[in-house]
Amino acid sequence: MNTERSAAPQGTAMAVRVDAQRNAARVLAAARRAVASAGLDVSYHEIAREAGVGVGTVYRRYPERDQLMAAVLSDILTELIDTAHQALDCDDAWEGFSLLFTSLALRTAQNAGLSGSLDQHGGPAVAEQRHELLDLTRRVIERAQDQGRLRRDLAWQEVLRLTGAPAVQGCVLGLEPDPAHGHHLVLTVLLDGLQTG
Amino acid sequence: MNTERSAAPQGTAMAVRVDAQRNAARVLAAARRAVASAGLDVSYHEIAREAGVGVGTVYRRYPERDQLMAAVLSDILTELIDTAHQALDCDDAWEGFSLLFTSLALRTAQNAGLSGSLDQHGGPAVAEQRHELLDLTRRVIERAQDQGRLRRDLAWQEVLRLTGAPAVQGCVLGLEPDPAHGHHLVLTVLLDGLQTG
DNA sequence: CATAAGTGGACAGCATCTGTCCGCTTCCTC
DNA sequence: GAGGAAGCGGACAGATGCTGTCCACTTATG
Repeated sequence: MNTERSAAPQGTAMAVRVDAQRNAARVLAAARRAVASAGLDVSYHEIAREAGVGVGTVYRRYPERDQLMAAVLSDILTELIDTAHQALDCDDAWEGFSLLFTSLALRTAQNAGLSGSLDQHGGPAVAEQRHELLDLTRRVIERAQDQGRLRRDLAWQEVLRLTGAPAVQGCVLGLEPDPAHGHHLVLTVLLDGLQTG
Repeated sequence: MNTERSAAPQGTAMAVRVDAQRNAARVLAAARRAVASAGLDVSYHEIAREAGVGVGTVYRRYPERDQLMAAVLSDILTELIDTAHQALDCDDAWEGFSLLFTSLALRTAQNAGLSGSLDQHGGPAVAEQRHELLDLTRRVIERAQDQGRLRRDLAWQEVLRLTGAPAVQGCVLGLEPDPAHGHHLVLTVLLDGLQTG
């Protein structure tokens, strides 16, 4: 994702070194994993360890924590926007809807830590992406409603909010042998509850 | 909950002082709130602050962290067991089921931090409570299935697992103005998806 | 090969948590 | 009341872990 290939070397300036690019990619990927498993407060050391680089490298790339989080969020949004386009390309509106709904839910579940706090952050570029995804999602949902496949008693924002549901399977009782199965189960029942009778 | 009234003073021994009892209750309540909002790793200082007592008091009451967490869990289980009994008392099996399901879901949502790690801990007393709740829950679910009101294609454990669904509403996108509304929404749709016909 | 870009990780400074200890307060008994 | 034990609060030391910097070293490039 977001592999920033530099432009050709201009004048005598040196091109961006390939090892630097590779490390940048590693850091971003590690950050995604780290944020997913340890929340927004992951330490830079943790990310560096996960990426197999030194802390200095992470700090050089993202001097401000906001920048790092924005990069992570942007990376996720890019993937989701892509999925949303696929969803709109489906002839069957319900199929498209469940595709997007499932992706959103799983992505949200994997990044439960990434909630609220980043809403306002991330700068205009990320805001733009978020807006785009939101718009696509609205269209996917409304199209499914128009085709009579999706309940009409919920506003599209409400349907969207449901994607946050399977975020955590933590239960007071002690049964979660397989979170993946749990997510799948929740999605199945939610979709059953959303489908038109 | 669990207010441990001491037996009458035996011999010349002094009865448990009332201020000590009051503080014990405060600490437990504070611990529940703190665990709910900050997870299992809340510091003792945080709990003490929340309870309005000194750290020493908390440490004296619960020298081991496990003991504190077991107390919290036990307190929650007690409430839920009570609700489960109410559910079994309902003539309408579906009504009973949704009562218990909703309670379990909300309680789980409020205590998302209290997941996994405590499964094995808590000692035999808590294990006993958990077992009791599990058994009651199974009966509530199977009764609803027997009355033909609840989908039969899910095992009772699967239905139970669904209660963990609304645990977190954190979304990659930025909309969670009202978590309570979110929970309610999820429950509504889940129940719709679970109902027969 | 020369050189600059990039790297790793030690390190100082800071924040926070744990667990203890002891002078003081509160409650109970007589 | 008065005496004394039980309980309390919170300062404090020690441990841990995080942030952010800095510089000797490595590596890609021309």
